[in-house]
Amino acid sequence: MALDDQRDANKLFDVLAGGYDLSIRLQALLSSPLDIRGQQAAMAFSLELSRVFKESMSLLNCSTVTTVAKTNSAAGALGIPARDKRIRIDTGEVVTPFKKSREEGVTRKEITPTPHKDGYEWRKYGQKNIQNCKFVRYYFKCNRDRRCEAKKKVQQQDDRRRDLLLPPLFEVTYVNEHTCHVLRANDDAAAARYRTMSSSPRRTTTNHFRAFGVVDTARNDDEMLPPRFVGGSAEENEAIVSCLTAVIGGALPPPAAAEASARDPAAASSACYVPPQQQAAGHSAADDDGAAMMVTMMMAESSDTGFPWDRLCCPADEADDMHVDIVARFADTTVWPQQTCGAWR
DNA sequence: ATTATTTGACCGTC
DNA sequence: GACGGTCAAATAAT
Repeated sequence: MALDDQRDANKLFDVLAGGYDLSIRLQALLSSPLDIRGQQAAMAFSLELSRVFKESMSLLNCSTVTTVAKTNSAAGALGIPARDKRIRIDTGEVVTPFKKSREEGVTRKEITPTPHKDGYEWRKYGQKNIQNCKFVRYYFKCNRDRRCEAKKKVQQQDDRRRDLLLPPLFEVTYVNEHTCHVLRANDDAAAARYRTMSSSPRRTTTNHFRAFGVVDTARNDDEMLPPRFVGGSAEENEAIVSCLTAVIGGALPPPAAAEASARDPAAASSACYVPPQQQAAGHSAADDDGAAMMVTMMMAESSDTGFPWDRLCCPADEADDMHVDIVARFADTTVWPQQTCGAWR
């Protein structure tokens, strides 16, 4: 089946987004010792992932994959103008390359269920109700270096996925490319030169730079993670070929930039968010029942992905119903969600 | 005390 | 005037 229209692209997107969600849950499940029921649940996950693979490969037939790899244009094969949009199949994200805009500078758009996981640190500097949008728009600036002009806007999309037990999608608009790497490299070079030239004790030197903002006191070189997607051709080349492997692997970056807080997990920038299910039920004795326990743990673990469970599940009374619903699906693997017409049922 | 977040006010564009 | 984007004072968190 050739992917020659938007409907196929949307279907593939939904299939892979579902697979990604499954992989997250499977990871969570496998993070602790499994009893017999846990093993059954893991097997159900595995079978479902196999089905996702099969369906994805059916959508992305071999000739398409070859063509995409050769032309560096997955989007073209998916019926999306190659210059405008690209699909990251490993994460279910839609990504556009950077392009220049007179009003905003250089911009790039991305559709992702994990808007905070892009390898950078951000600080929120505003939010705004947007006309005809159900959700507020959040504004972030790069927090690695105050001089870095990179910004991003995060806008949650229609939450119909909520009814399908899928994480909501966010449109992330990146404005300006990061200069923090260059700025820090320059700072390091300047600091090194100063240390070499100066006869004062190193401590004094460091303080001197700190006073002038040259040395970042919160600096941690290990955090100098590259952006997860930079629009480079190498990554595009690999994306299609390795995507399905990445789906089952989760393809998650380290949680360096985990952005979530109890008040606003979708927008906050650094706190570790604990989902309401974990806060309310946690790992209490009441949850020792096998399936319920597993689901609770998985939902808790999934919070590491930054998925805003409170937004998905709230209000609280509805959260209980949803919890029960998921438990029911776990308890009976034969009713694990079937995908039809691009939607989980 | 310092840093991060929130949110109403302000500004530029259409 | 409406709207989106940003600023900055107030507040919260660490």
